Amino acid sequence: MEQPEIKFCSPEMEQTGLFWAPVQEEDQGLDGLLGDLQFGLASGTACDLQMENYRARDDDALFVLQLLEDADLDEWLSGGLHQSPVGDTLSHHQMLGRKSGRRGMRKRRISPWGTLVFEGKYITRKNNSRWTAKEVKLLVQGVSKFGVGRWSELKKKYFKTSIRTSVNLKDKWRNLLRAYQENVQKYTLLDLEPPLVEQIRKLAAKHPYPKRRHS
DNA sequence: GTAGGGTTAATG
DNA sequence: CATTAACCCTAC
Repeated sequence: MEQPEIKFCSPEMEQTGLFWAPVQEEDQGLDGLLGDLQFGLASGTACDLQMENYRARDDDALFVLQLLEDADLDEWLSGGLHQSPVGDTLSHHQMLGRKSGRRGMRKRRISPWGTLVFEGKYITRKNNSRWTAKEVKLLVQGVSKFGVGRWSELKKKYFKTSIRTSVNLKDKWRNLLRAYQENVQKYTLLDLEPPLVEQIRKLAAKHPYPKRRHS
């Protein structure tokens, strides 16, 4: 069989089993489901195969959304998790608590052009994939362990299979400080649990960021 | 590899 | 239209 020239996941994602859903405008209409799927979870290996599965399993689409961390993945595979990570970003849009909330779960849109990989090169400009509360929690955990500034180590330890790069982690931490430490924002897009926010503040105090520039 | 300013898609 | 946050650029 011929290998397709256009793929919807990077080699890296293919390896980790995560890929981006090539959402088209038309697809986004149907119950808002496809548009919500920023990630697909590959239980097999080939991306294209996964795309088929993905399209076919409408009802389980939310489960397909489970992603990223090994621990969570394992838990999910054993049937432990039931809440979509999307719920984290949607919780303040009255979508909370809908176990299989297909309808109305749609809120975010990913750029249809944002994920295309052509002959190994990204045509993408940006992914704009939202961080889930879970990921943030993991990041905070990592920072408490490594402190601020050892992002690649943190990546290896806590985000090994995640699409988040060490730079992403660094940027996210900066955003967290802006959102919860300085507290001058008018609103946040993702409301975290107060304890987690508190932890962020403590860590921020413990590890001043931006770092002091010179001796 | 990291810090920090810059860019812009998504959102209020 | 204003702001947030994810991602980019690049000096060091």
